[in-house]
Amino acid sequence: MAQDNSPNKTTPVNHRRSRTKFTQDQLKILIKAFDKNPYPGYATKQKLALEVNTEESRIQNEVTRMLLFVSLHEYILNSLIFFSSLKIWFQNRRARHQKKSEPDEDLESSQDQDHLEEEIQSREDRRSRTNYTSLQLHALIEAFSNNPYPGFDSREQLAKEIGVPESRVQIWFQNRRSRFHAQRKREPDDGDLEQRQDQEQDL
DNA sequence: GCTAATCTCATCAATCTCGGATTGATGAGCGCATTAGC
Repeated sequence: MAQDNSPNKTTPVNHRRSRTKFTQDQLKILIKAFDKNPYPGYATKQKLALEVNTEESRIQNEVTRMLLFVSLHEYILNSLIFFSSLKIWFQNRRARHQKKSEPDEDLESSQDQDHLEEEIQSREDRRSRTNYTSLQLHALIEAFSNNPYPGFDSREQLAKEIGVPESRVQIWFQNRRSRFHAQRKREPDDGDLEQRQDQEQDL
């Protein structure tokens, strides 16, 4: 889907999340998991993030590990970062896989059934719905009115302020933008409204 | 050039309140999304 490149859009520049570089060992784990189930549920992804994170720490020597993960809190934070990255990795791999593979007819029906079951399973395994407080919503709405396209740093700062993960802030902004655009399509702008009112008066 | 990160859009599903509205979560992208960092 093409992005909106209209000039009035305040697109952040150089504010992307830094690129994750997966190691060969991490990729092995991810590919194996993908082959098993390209649609992992929330719990599975969390487990996988911990596993990948552990793999990252396992290859460090003891001293480096001590420096990298000075506390359990830091270790969990690191796993959360992996969680976002591996979610993206699964999305991108599914997209690339669809481009490449033209499934063979005989396999298709049984695979479809498996896939359907996997999909149902992962739908049962959704992340629980986030309920924002009025204060959190106020902060989000204010931030949205200032900049509907915040970069990673802004999102992370806002997330810290309101006490939710950065990924939730990102989803909130995506949904907000989408509904904002939909609303604008439905409702004519002020100029159109005035013009229509004039036409109605003429009648 | 490869691929992680990001985008829009459509849809599902939880929640609030009683059938439908609101809104967070997720997946696709069909001439198989685009952008941008390494």
